[in-house]
Amino acid sequence: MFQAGTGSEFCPNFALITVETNPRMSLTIEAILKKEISQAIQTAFQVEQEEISLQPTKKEFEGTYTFVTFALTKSLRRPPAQIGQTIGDFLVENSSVVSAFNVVQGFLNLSVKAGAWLNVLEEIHQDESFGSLPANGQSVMVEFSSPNTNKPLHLGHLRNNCLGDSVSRILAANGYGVIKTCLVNDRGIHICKSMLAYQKLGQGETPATSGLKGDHLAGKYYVLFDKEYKKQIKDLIADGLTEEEATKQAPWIREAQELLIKWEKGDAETVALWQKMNGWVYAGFQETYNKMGILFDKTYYESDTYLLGKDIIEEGLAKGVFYKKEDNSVWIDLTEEGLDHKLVLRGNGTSVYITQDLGTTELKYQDYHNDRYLWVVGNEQDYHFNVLFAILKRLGRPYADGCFHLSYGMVDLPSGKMKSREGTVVDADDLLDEMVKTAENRTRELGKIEDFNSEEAKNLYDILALGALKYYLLKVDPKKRMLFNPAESIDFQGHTGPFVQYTYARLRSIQRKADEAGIGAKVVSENYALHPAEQELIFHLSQYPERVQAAGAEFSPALISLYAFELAKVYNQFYAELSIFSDPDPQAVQMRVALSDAVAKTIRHAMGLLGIEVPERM
RNA sequence: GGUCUCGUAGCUCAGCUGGAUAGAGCAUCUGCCUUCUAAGCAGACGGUCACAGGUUCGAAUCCUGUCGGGAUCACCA
Repeated sequence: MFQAGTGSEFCPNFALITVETNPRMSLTIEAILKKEISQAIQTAFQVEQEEISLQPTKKEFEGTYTFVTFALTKSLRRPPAQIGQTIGDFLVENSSVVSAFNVVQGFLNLSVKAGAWLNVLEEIHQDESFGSLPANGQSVMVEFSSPNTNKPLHLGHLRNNCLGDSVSRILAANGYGVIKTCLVNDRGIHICKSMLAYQKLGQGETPATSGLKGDHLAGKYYVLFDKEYKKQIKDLIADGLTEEEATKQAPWIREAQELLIKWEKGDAETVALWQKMNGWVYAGFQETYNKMGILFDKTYYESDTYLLGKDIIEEGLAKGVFYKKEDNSVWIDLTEEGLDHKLVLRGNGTSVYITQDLGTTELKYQDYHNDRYLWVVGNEQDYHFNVLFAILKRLGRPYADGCFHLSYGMVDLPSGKMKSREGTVVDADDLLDEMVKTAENRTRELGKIEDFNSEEAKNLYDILALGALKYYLLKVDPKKRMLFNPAESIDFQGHTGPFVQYTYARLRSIQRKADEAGIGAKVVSENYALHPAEQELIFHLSQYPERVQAAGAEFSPALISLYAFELAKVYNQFYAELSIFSDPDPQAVQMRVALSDAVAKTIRHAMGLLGIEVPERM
């Protein structure tokens, strides 16, 4: 039903969610309509038509669902309008849910009985886990974040973290068992660079003595390394070396490489320094993850896994999947897959990136035996993952078909690309602090929470700040590159997280008022003239479960973001148009309270899938 | 240069497997708080869907080409 996997042609069958109707609800209106239209065609034209697709009716026409008949004109040999008329007549006569119809050209627009809408609302009202599907017996491992430990997190990591966290939540709501994992890149030349600069210039500085967060402290020395390294290169070039020679021969880069070799040999002093600095960095990262509300079930460290994969190379050689060149380096020919020849092991027997990933993937499988593996990694690594998955297939790995690279686009700034070397990165911690400040200022200006104590107020600022930031990062299709506009990201109006949060706070206010007045939520079932604003809301609510499915199949939090916004918007329209408590009809009041409950529940659930909290008041 | 990817309103983005007069938000302008939270609602303005062909009842959507952005084509990760 939904095809995922546009990112990688090697995993075309990854998404296999083919739920015809929402299993939680006995039958959706949409499912009933499809069945009845199929019956109508069968009865009137004696033709089997299994697949019926409906679309929402355009605003300018009467009706809720539209059936397009053009596709049937050939097989039924009748003009589209006539087909529409015939099906419409049949439905009005026989359908349990259709109240009226109109035909415009080949479009059959169907209106649904108020009673049917009220039944839907009643089902949603009763369903305590509305939007979550039952366990499907499958498990998926989602790897995301995966930072280097030589510098603090930046905006790019934030998009990655939000995506990974949200996709994990969405998959869980789709019935998967989810393992969230992070592969920390804690070793390598870049860490040695920070270490070297610290040895030379650190003078025993620590997070405590400097007042710097650990990851920022490590980042400071990484920058210092780069500065000195560049100076050395410049000097060497001035002495007559070529740029290439200078880049290789600069004293500090040589020393950093020596440090790496020492580390690999287990040199006690080097390992101790490495542990000390990484310890600082982890503490710093943890603080940021805590602020963001992001947790992992399992953390892998590259220092533990970077030697893995060599046995797989042996296996591949034995199987003839790989071949050896004269210099002993090992390669694979992937020209059949439209890729190139690719190195999988260096001539000196050491690993390259792909070797490690082969090993780590095998390890993940041994540890958890998941049905699927997801990597949330930027699209600059598309080629790498195509190669990785192609190799896994060639090796006949049982998990090969379940692998998928959730390839997301880069984050650009209005000034252009983010480049850490040019200092144009947006630091994650700075950004979060900035957002909290803005949330506080806005809230203070409005003066709605003057009775909050300082802890409650602080909590609200955090909720709003994170809501704004996460929503901003998640509302764009993950596959696309996005522009981070600082001014827009802290916007609290329009298509934003705080807009949805505000709607929720309104809803809670309604619920409190109902509780105080002792008005219960109850869905009336008969003789109630449903207002168009009410019907529109129920329709939107009814769409939620399939949105969750689509978001799971496409790994796209953006679908949920958009849904939450639309639902909030429709509720606000309803709210502005109708009064809940002053309606003379007590049935209407109870029904609207129930409707508000359902909307509140759904907004909370949807925002939960985005990793965003909703406030009681704001 | 090869491969991949993107190009929709002034800006940021939706537009599902082709369907009706292409939709939101921001920005600009105009209304609406003695009534449930105005972080809201209603309205106006704003488009040659990069361009050119093709496929068909019908194309922003599928195909080909052109132009313009981006990524990648490391014994870096």
